[in-house]
Amino acid sequence: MTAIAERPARSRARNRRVAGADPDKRHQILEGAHVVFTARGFDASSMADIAAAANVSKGTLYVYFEDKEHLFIALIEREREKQKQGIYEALADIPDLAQALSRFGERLVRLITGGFALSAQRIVLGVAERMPELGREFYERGPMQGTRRLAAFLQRRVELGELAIEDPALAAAQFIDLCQSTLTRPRLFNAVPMPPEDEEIARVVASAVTMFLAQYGVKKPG
Amino acid sequence: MTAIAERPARSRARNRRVAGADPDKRHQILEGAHVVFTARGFDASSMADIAAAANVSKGTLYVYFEDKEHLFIALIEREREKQKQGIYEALADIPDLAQALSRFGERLVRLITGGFALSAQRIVLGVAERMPELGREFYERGPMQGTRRLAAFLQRRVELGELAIEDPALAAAQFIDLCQSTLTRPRLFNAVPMPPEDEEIARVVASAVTMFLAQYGVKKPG
Amino acid sequence: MTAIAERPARSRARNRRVAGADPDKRHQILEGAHVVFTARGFDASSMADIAAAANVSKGTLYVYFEDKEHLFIALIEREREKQKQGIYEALADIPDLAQALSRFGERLVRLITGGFALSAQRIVLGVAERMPELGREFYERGPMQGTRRLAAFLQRRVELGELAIEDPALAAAQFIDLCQSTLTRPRLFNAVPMPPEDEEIARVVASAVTMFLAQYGVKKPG
Amino acid sequence: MTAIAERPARSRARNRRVAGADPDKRHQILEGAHVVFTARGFDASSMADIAAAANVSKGTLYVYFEDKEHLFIALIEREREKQKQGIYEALADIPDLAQALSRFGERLVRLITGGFALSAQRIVLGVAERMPELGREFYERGPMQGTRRLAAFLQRRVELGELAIEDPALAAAQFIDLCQSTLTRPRLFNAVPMPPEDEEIARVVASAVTMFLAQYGVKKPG
DNA sequence: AATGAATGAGCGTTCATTCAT
DNA sequence: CATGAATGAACGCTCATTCAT
Repeated sequence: MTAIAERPARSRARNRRVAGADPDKRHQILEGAHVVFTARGFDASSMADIAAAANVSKGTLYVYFEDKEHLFIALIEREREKQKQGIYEALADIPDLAQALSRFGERLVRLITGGFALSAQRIVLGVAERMPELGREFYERGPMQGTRRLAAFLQRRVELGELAIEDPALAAAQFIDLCQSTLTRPRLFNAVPMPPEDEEIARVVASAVTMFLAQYGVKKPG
Repeated sequence: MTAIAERPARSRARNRRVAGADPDKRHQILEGAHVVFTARGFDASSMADIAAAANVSKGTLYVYFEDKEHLFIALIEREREKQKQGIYEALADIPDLAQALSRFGERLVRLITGGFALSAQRIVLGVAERMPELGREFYERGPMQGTRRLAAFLQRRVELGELAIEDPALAAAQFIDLCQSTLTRPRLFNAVPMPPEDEEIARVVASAVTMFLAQYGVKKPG
Repeated sequence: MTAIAERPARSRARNRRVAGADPDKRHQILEGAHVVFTARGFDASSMADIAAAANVSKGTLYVYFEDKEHLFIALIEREREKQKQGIYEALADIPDLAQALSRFGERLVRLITGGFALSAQRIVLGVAERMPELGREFYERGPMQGTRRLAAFLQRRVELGELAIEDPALAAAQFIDLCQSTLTRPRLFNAVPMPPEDEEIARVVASAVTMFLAQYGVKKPG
Repeated sequence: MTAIAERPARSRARNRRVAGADPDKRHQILEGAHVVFTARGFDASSMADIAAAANVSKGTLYVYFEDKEHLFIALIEREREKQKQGIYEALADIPDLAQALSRFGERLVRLITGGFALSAQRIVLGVAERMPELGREFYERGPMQGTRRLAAFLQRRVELGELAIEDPALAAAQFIDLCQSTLTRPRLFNAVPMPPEDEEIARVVASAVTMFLAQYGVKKPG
């Protein structure tokens, strides 16, 4: 009935670009791409470098991914899946508001300032002008997603009478930004080479929580 | 008026390539570079594109700038000069603390979220992995500078008894981040095409000021 | 016969650019390079010219050779291998001293004044100032090598009592230079287009042998 | 009557390229060209380098010389004039044959192996394929000239009964080559950086004279 | 006559992509 | 499906030469 159904013979025909089916090989390629893109950025990474890092031939790259851009996008997506795990648990699991915020903030900052997330941000930002689709998607599935989840959490606490917030979306963004103050920006610009130490993160997040609650917290009676 | 005065270019001569002395042409090239770099980022902008956009020959580019990287750096520097004017006046001129912070925050956000600053940030971030020098310089002369100036201002107000701040550097960074909450990030990722409207900026900055003073403000007696 | 034997290229792989394994193509490129370098010298030969002459794409040149200089060096080496064959046989095979020297001298001159050897010398000399390594290597593997081998031969004949030579290295150089008198220099400068005829070579080498033996020969007792 | 005579008005007209008339400036340019060509060879020397070395503008180069090639040729010619002086005096002034040959040989070798002559040879050889006219002229006015003069000298001594030479041209070339054995070739290839010491030259030339006279000398009667 | 900014063709080299095997 | 040799367009950059001043 569909165009596809009308040409079943072609469905595996054309003989080329059947889309790489072997998940191991796909994984292997993404590992190589991770290494190379992280070290050099998008433009300065060559498909030859990636093929070498993945220990496959250049041709194989094109069996599994349409082109360089799609390979990069696939990598970004895989990394996002890998990393967002466990961040939001604190919000669900810890009953005490201040403690929940602290834990969430610390995990978030550790994620953002460590390893691939920083590189991925740089790369995506670097191509955002040319590839607005990619930039938007990355933002929406990453930072925006996080802000939304936190906003929902805050909303719940408002309803519980623990917080007084008019604009939860703004408040969520404020908290996330406060947690990163002095930590993310210099590292994004590569002006500071090392991830922040846990104590430093704890200190900044503690200040963020204090400030946040000073503004939005509901004083308990008595 | 003298022959010597008429050839000031010699005074900066090093070895060869006395460097284009014609400021109009230099300006013309930077305009072209602005357009092209803004539209495509660093790597995807070719010197041929820039030459065409500037309406000069490729060779001329190299009379005025050592190479692509130096051209880009010169552009960044020019834009910074153009833009940093007037940002810090509010801090010096307005006696009332809350008003001074509001004014400063609003101008800062308008600067960061408008036009070239966003593009420049993207480009620098995009190459920061490969060119850490550039990233560091950009960060230090831009964001870090702003934070420092604000920290100095805050310190003065602490000494005047208006604020109680233990770590002025952190406080300054917090204020600057609060002012940008929900405004800068989506635009950096090109997820939102337009600069924020003045009312939106005013709203976010007002919230930042409130929050900031709730935490660090000294309640006046009686 | 085995799979391993079928891909010998891997054995030489370093990092990337496993280097063209197809010997036919390599040969084809060297032929093109031969033609172009011979006709124009090193600097005036462009990789585009060579690619065209070899009937391959410019990119293919870089699959087989690292850069222009390495291509040139490979060409020189190939020609040396091709040509040095059979020169020294005369020294080993012919017992009579005068005959051995004649035969060696004639072959040497024929080699030096014919075809590529002349061009290669010109090219190497032309770049020797900028690329002293190349000049030195060429000299050592070429002219110096020949002189050394002849010196060793002479030394043996000294030990047999046929020659009386104090400085065999000087004597060897003298003989080689005498063999080339009037023949090599004008051709090196391209002042005479054709290689010398065999009779001319025979005449000059005969004179060289006579002169050499008049000086260094040991008169046999009556 | 000639085409030139028919258009006298044009003779200095056209306003351009009147051929640089100032001999000081011409000299200045040639000095700069000497330095640069000597250090880098023909192709690797840029007109900008030469202009800088000569302390004139690039444009001025083209006032005095048609193009790079003609500038180089003019330099070669000037150097030849400068250097050939005094070489042949020994042949004219010293009555004793062996002494005359020694003196001549030593001066010749000192000239050839020192300074610019070596560079000039390299450069001319390097471009001889592309510029056969230049190669031929250089050879004829340089090496060939020297051989001819020596041949004429030898012929005179033959007529005086001091020598027995059938082919004076060959004999002259042989002597000149013997004088340079082990000295010129390695330096031409830049395999040995320094000019030979006077003692070394004396030793090689002495051997050349001995060998030459052993072959061509006429034994004086008892 | 002298300048040096401007030109633009051309350079060596890279690299995403294709395709015969 | 996997390979990697081959391609050719495009890159950043150089430089002999021109020409308005």
